Amino acid sequence: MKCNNLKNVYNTLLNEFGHQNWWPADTSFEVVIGAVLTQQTKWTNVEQAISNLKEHGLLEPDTLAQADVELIEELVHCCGFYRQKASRLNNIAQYFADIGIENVFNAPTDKLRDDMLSLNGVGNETADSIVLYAANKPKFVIDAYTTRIMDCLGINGNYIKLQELFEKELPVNIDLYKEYHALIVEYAKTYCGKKRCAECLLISDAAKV
DNA sequence: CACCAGGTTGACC
DNA sequence: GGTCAACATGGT
Repeated sequence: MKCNNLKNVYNTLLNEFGHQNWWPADTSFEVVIGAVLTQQTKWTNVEQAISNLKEHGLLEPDTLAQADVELIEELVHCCGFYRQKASRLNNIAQYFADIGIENVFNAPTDKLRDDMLSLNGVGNETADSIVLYAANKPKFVIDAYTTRIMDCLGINGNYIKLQELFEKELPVNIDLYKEYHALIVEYAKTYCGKKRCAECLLISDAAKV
């Protein structure tokens, strides 16, 4: 796999867009909920759903675990896939309530990642988002935008391959990981269409340095 | 009206 | 290992 200057790409994005300060949430459990709700969904809809859950006092493992799934469905309806998401959130909350949120997050990074992956509705990206933004541990989050952009640079690989590349090229730094992923999302939303990446010049130029 | 959004799952090859 | 339909609402 070619060695590109991912650090320079980061600096270019940061210079262009400024700090994104992800993840917006009051508590770490809210990050977990948001990570599931935002799957294939715009963040504005997630904000609405989180606000609904908050009004009903359901942003805690215990209460969410005990809430009726039908009520959760209503509250997260605006996020789409609302039946799966409601059921999965209920189940995930049960897990956190059983183990204890502190105990869950105190696990070593790799174990925590595996623990999250074992939950229904939590795949690679959601697991890593939880590890990085909720538990505050160093794991680089890959998403469809990242994959698309790397593809534009002639670098292809599956989720794990790309993640290994970023983690190998970059210093292990939680804040850098957090900011970088957020910047990629911001950049891609603004400049990079789904099919074509002709507008990806900002990144491709930075990668050549 | 078509397309996409800070994906995941289970079935299949 | 990879591919693909299902899952579903809301905004442009």
